[in-house]
Amino acid sequence: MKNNNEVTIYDVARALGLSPSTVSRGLKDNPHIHEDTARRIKDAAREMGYQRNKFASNLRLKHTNTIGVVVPKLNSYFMATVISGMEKVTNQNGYGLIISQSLESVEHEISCVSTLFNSRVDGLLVSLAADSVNTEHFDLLLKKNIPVVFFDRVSECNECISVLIDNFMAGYEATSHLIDEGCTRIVHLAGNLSCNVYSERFRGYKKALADNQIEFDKKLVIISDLNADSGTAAVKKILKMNPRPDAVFTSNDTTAVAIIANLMKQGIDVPGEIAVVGFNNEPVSQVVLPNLTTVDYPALEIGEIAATSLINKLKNAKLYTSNPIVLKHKLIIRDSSRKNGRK
Amino acid sequence: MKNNNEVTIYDVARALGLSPSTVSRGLKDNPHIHEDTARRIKDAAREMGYQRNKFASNLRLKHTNTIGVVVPKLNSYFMATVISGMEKVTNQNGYGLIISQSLESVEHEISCVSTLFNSRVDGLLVSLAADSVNTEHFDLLLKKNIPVVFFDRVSECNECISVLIDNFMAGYEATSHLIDEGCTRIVHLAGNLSCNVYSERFRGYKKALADNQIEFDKKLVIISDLNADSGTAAVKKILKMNPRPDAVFTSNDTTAVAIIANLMKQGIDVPGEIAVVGFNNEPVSQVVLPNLTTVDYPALEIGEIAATSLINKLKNAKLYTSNPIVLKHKLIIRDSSRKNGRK
DNA sequence: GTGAAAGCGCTAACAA
DNA sequence: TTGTTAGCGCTTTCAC
Repeated sequence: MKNNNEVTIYDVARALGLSPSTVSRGLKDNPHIHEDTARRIKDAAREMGYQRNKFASNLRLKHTNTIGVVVPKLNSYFMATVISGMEKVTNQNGYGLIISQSLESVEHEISCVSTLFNSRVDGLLVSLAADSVNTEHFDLLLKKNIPVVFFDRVSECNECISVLIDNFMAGYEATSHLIDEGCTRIVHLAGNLSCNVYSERFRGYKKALADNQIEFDKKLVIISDLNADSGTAAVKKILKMNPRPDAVFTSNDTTAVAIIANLMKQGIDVPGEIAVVGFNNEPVSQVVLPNLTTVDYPALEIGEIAATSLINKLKNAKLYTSNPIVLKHKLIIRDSSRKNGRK
Repeated sequence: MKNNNEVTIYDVARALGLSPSTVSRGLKDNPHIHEDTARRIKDAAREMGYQRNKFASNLRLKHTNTIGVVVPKLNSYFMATVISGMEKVTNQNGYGLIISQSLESVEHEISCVSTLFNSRVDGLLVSLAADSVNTEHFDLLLKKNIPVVFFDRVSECNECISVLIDNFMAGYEATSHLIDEGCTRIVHLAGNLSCNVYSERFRGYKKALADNQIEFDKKLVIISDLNADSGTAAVKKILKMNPRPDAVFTSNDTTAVAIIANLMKQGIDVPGEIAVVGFNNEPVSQVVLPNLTTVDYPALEIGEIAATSLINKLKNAKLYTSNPIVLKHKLIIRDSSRKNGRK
């Protein structure tokens, strides 16, 4: 007896007086096997504690039923929710998820992709690092027919599916809303502009200004990492500006909330003196006072749809969907930007 | 020529006039191989686009270099940060992470564990679902010597390592602090009490009352799911209590923040009329007004230490550490509970 | 409907 | 220091 306690199809076969191939077939409802035999096999397998050895199987079959995920950073509510959606879909379809973080650096991203590639993932779900401008590091996968789906932070790549929202339009709407509320000196706090999401929102901001005959002033644009500290730093800059801005449109809620907190600490009324609009509709937006006006980004859906698209591509190959897949966003107006109709 | 384009060690061996075993050894710095040979092998492998086939390798080696993670829910800042810490450590050690969510249900948890088991993970990192009272569903793994490390929400199991904080002490300190601030009718908003973290915090709460000669009043204890809605609901209950409570100690920040927002909407001064203390020190706690007093739970560290412990166990077997591993928490006093010394 | 046998790619004991 | 060889467990073609 071998010193290892794994039960194999050989063991089951021996116990039943059958051949390993019959057992293999019986276990997976191969139509050429007699019903009774199949049942006997399954019963015996269960009793003996048989578990399929995925490596042997993968080795033969050459696919792994695992999907790799690369995200810039895991610890945001938005990302966690996206992944939560992916996990749900992939789990239901018998796929596992391997997750890694690029920590916002291309180099790290390249290494993640390569590790995942070496793990022979069947496909990849990726949101790019902020400084990831081209997609050369995915060519190797693409060449080997490993499909890649980008979500949120995407890049030009016509073999890949992209899932995202219309960031331009969202930026346009957010800015227009502020203008409608009477704001004219609107600061935009942006992220790295080589990243589609931030550059598009910025483009929307500029277009909204132009459409309302407000001159674009590049001194009102602040580029940052979009973390809480950037929000604090932005407030310092804003308070030094002369004349003082009357609104801030920032590219995420983390900074928006930090900005509100800092403005209020300085005794500045929000939205009375400075209105604030964020982005993402994270839970915190409903809990700060005043409640934050923001753009709802359907995170769970993004995750589900990205995963579904990938699995479809994996399963059948041809099922044409539009590309990019653009999900609906929604400007959610709350108190942080409501100057009119204010009690 | 085969119709599949995978480069194997046989191809490399043939190209170099060596044997496959030499190539295999050369690729992994086996000391018995000549330096020059090793370099030639590596160069050739790189040029030819060789990739190790993990399945063949795993099939031989009988381990997978992947670790399974089971968490109740992914979309909290706390969990995402824990996992971020795990990912960092496992990645550095050549392990992959497979993540799944129990969605707070034992049944789902059992199915996650079984899927992970079937994927032959080398080990498991788990935080239990709220209603998961025993650990029978891990016995199968334990029997097969697959180590399990619990973190945060743990359970009795002497073969497993647990990583957590002293929730009793944390609850005790939080409550004592409120008492020091002059509060005597302190509501405790708890989670499912079959879960160690919530029951321990509750125990700390009661002990603090007892040590300060305040009679425990079970009407002041509210059990909930600890989501934002529970916070809102709790406020409604609190406002109906007579006499009105003068403080709330709640078991997470999500509810704490919802409670503050709802109290303020009702025109109740926080902390003047009702002081609030939360738990976890999520970023939102520094951004609500008044800033939230809370207990810092070192999420990143928990993730790193849990992963490190598991990897140690995987690597050498014997490296005795204390068990459970108890990390330092810290009560962070901010404005939401500061009644004395108030301007 | 069932079985025999080869082979997926890698590793390691053993031999040289 | 390098090579030979067997085998990890599964799947599938081909034969019966």
